[in-house]
Amino acid sequence: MTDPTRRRDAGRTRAALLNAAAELFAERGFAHATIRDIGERAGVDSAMIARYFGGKAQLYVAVLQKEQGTGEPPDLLDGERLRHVVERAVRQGAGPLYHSALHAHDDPRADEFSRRELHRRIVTPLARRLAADGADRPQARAELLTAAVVGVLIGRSSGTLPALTALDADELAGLLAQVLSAMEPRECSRRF
Amino acid sequence: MTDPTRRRDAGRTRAALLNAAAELFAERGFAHATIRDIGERAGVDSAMIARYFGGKAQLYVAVLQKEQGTGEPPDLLDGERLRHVVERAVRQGAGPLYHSALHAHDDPRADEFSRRELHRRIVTPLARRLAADGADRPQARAELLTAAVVGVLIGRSSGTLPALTALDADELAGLLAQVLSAMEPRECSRRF
DNA sequence: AGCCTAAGTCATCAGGCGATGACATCGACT
DNA sequence: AGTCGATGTCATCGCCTGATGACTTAGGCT
Repeated sequence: MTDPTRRRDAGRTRAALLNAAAELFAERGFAHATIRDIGERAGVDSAMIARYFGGKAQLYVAVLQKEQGTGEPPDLLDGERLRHVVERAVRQGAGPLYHSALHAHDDPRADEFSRRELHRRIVTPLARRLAADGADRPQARAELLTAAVVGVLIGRSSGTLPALTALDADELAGLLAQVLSAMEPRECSRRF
Repeated sequence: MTDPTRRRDAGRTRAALLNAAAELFAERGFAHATIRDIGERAGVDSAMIARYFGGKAQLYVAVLQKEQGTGEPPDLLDGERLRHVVERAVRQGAGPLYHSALHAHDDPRADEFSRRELHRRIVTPLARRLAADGADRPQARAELLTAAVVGVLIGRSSGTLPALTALDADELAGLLAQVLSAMEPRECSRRF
């Protein structure tokens, strides 16, 4: 834009769209992020989204693919992983993926991809950990914890819960760790 | 409709709209429930919404007012109250109120009313209980638990988390009770 | 220098949304 | 019976959304 030596640059434009989209999808979720806003934040005409990605849904998939690591990440009961997820959410919003746990998108492609990624990155590692620890119904517990964490991270940025919003990453991670550990079998567990 | 003795009845129409709206707001949240769908489900022209309530937002407020009890309800750490909330969510969807914890509506009136009701019915009782039990940061903990429960109830009906959806009300209430109790101070709590 | 394709701009479309007001009709009342 | 307000129907408005294609322009190439 301000750089006179690079007035036209497809790579730069694509990257700007990806970054802007990642931010807006994280802040608002798929449905409430409009391609016009994405284009505006990227400093690019929104028609470029159709040119470079095919459409809004494909842009969303591209954002998820850009962010994805290769292997299966550690589960949220790992303290470091939880801190990382929480810090990221505090900095950048809940993340596009997490919204998909609560609201089906209006586009089937974006929906299907979100579903798979959410399970690969969050649910499955948790279920494995819980199963290894001997919890019963590990899959249901993993999905319940995922929904709970997502609820907290999204609720934190909704404005409806000010005391939750006011927590910093440390405090939030600490409290979430307490909640998460409730699903692990323990000697002092009260119900099972 | 099929009753020939009452072809026109403002009260009946109003009630039908309220019921249909309660269902659809519960299933989809405020933003994704359209007045056309509400009218269709009620068997009534959607223009009646404007006539009887003023608009979609006022209809939403009316739904919340219809459902509200008078006093402050017991908190979710009360087993019976939790069961009641869970059973209702399993039967009818998460409920219009709960959606407001995660997504601000697009209408400021609906938003403000939701916020207040959510705090009155859920957050405040929880915070009181936690404070009485000696937990620190009771308000933050109460809001965190609220967000977690709402995440679970909404996530259950999103389709993204099948094992969570498959839980019946008993199992769900049991697991949620475990999660909720994690925020109460206990002798075997690990972090505080 | 001139060309030609990649890159970017712009106007516009179709569809869905909430809202609105003109119109039709019912039915209670005098 | 006739009137008139209450009730219900319908067409349409204005707005926003994602998408599309015609058009313009930049800039590397020969």
